[in-house]
Amino acid sequence: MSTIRTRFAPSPTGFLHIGGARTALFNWALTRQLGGQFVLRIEDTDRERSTAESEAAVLDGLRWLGIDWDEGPIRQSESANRHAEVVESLLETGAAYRCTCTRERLEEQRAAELASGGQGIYDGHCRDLALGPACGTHTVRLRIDRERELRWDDLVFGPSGQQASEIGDGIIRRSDGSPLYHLAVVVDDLDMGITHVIRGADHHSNTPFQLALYHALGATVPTFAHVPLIVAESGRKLSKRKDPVSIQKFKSDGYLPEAMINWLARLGWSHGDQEIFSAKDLTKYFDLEHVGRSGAQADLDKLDSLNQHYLKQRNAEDLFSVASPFLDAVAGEPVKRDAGLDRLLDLLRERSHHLVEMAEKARFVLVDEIMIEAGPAKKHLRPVVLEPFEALIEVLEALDEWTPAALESAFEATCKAHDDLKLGKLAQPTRVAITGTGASPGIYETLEVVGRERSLARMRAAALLIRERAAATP
RNA sequence: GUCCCCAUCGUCUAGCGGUUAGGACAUCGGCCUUUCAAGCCGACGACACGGGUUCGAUCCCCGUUGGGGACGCCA
Repeated sequence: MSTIRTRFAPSPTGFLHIGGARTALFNWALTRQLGGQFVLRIEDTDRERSTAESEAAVLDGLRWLGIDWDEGPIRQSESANRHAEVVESLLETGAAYRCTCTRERLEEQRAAELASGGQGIYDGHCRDLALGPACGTHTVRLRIDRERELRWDDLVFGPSGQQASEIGDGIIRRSDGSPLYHLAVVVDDLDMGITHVIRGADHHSNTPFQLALYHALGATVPTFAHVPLIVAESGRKLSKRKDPVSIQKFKSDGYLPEAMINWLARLGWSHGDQEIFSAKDLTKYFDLEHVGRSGAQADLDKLDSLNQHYLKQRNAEDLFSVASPFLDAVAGEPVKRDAGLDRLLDLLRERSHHLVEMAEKARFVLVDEIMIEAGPAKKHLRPVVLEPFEALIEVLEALDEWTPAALESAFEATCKAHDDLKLGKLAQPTRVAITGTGASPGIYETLEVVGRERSLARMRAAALLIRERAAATP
């Protein structure tokens, strides 16, 4: 079986974008499944916008997601000589020509053609001028054979392409001698032996021009697969400003890499009714045939749901390791792992969508000084509960062991002793007293993780509060 | 504007001529219950429109509408 070679070719001009991450994921999953090689190539031909920080961010993002590559990162700028050489040979064979049109002329011509209902493509002014190297400042354009059909069978979109006459003679070398993207990708994909080009659908309409380049080079055309874009609400283009698009941002917001992988995979791809996929599953099931053809809106609610799912899947050690920085941030100091903390995280993970939320919910254990929220205090720390509440404190103080079972019987006994008081009448004030909020895990578990001394201290403080309140409002 | 592409519940999607149009997320309701969750059960909810083709169209063809992409000496 012949092996496939694929590549992910991000331009290092920002962070790893969810669209890019998904493209990388699809390339990776397919390649791993077929036992091919996956190459990482940094498209840094845009010198002005490319930065080393961006490149590092892209690499970091991929690593965090668990997407590994077999070769690279190879920087496109490193093959500048090769690109120059190819342009020269194209010039020699007449497949390309020099163009001395000024930007002003080009602009005017484009505007004029657009105005007359045309397509705004280059009019071929210099096409047959046979300009030599000494023609002065010039660009190099590809001579498109206008009779040709530039078509291919896209693995996602099916039969695609258009008449060569509908596209113009594009520039392949700038007047400063540097190559343009189209030339660079084609040459690099060729040199790297890429068999399958899987990329964003924004390149779909660029493909005919690249096809013409392959033809001019007398090369075999790779297989193309264009993956639809991830779009924002109402089908709009994702905006870096308005929408959460950076993988790093998701990471710092407390999302797990396995949830991101699963979410991204199901955004535009399906495998029957299955919703849960590990990276490993993807290397088994992923296929281009089931990649949809329409743009997909990023559904953050679904990500939340998946993230919680994976939060629940983690074992205690892995859960702690990933939650740790978030816990430290809330505590204001390094939080150590112990049995009690494991217990807490276990209780909290079915109540949290992401780690930021989880750490926030853990606050009442992580800090000594809790703040009691006004609403819940007003509702549950009322004078009417003072008597049974203080009785409860006494019972708890006398408790032999601080376990959920022992606490439960203490609560029940106290209720019974007070006219069969409903459990909630005692549980809610206690909850507010020791967590500062009206919502927490089960009251016995909550008391357990806060610990005996801290719990009792907080309850006494709350009792005092109730007394003050009773005194203030006769 | 020109070219290319897309179109199933609010969202992600299954479907590949005959289905009560399925699942997931979200929403709503119930159960459970000391709160919040989780879990379980249930409800709501879609084939954009108009023509064909066909015994029969969500599915095939054409058009309309809507949306997106590309038209750079960006990638």
